Amino acid sequence: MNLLTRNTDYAVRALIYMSGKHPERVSTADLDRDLHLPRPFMRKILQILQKAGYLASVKGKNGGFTLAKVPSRIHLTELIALFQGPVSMGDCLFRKKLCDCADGCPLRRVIKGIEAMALARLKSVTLASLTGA
Amino acid sequence: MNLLTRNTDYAVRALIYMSGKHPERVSTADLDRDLHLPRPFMRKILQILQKAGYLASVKGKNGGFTLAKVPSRIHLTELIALFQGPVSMGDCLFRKKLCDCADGCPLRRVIKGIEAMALARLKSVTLASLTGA
DNA sequence: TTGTAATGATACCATATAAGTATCATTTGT
DNA sequence: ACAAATGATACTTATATGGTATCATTACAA
Ligand code: FES
Ligand code: FES
Repeated sequence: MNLLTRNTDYAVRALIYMSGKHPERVSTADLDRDLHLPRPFMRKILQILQKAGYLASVKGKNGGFTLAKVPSRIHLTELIALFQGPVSMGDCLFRKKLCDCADGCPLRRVIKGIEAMALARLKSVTLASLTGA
Repeated sequence: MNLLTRNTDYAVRALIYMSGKHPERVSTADLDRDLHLPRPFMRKILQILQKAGYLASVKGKNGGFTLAKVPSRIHLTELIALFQGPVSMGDCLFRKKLCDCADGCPLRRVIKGIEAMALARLKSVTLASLTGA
């Protein structure tokens, strides 16, 4: 059960790389050269990050991307949400409820508890904390 | 991000049904009739549960399955492991480590903490707790 | 003793999602 | 004008999940 899909993984790597180069521009060619990640895939990911406001882009020759937010304001949970949909296990785990018990369900209670705890802790993980800054 | 896949889901439903009928035998035909779950798929799932020791089976006419463990000894985590592989997010989330930091990695620390907590709580969820017994 | 209703074992197919590629248009520095 | 970059978007491939099908075996019962 993998918590992160590959695009999230790659996105984080790219962002870390960029935070290291900042405020220098970084192109997909640079990432390809230094990180060896599939280039057109990377390109797609960067475009998504740009649209979402994490990166600023400059077109044309010598163009590229730069970080548009400070690393301490980029939360891993947001990136997961962006690439994999919202991190929420709050609903009934089963496709169709097992129990009628709106609140009595023990499984549901347990899951909700876990979720709250997990989200709270995950929120502390930012790009800054990953770079050790 | 769904925590349970469909075979786990169906397995739990079947087990709950059987715990209700116990010690009466239950056939896939019964499950099909009462639970309306895809019959041959269900069959496969029951066979897995049987091999894993959760069900006892009787072949031939009027054959079927019965629970082979008491509901309080059937843990949801075991079923998840059986159908979806081990529930362990202990490893580095990224395919290839981001940081060299064997222990310094903040993400890793957070994840490990979440895992320990989640597993501890999930262990309390058994078939018995789901049936309200 | 033969037919039928069940499971055992296992191979196969279908569908959805993730992963990755390709293409053409647009922008910009030289 | 050309080259090197991104923007937008469509397409293809790989993998995992979900689901079927088939044949063998067992057991009851008329
Ligand atoms: S509401 Fe889903 S198991 Fe109780
Ligand atoms: S060991 Fe994986 S991010 Fe640190």
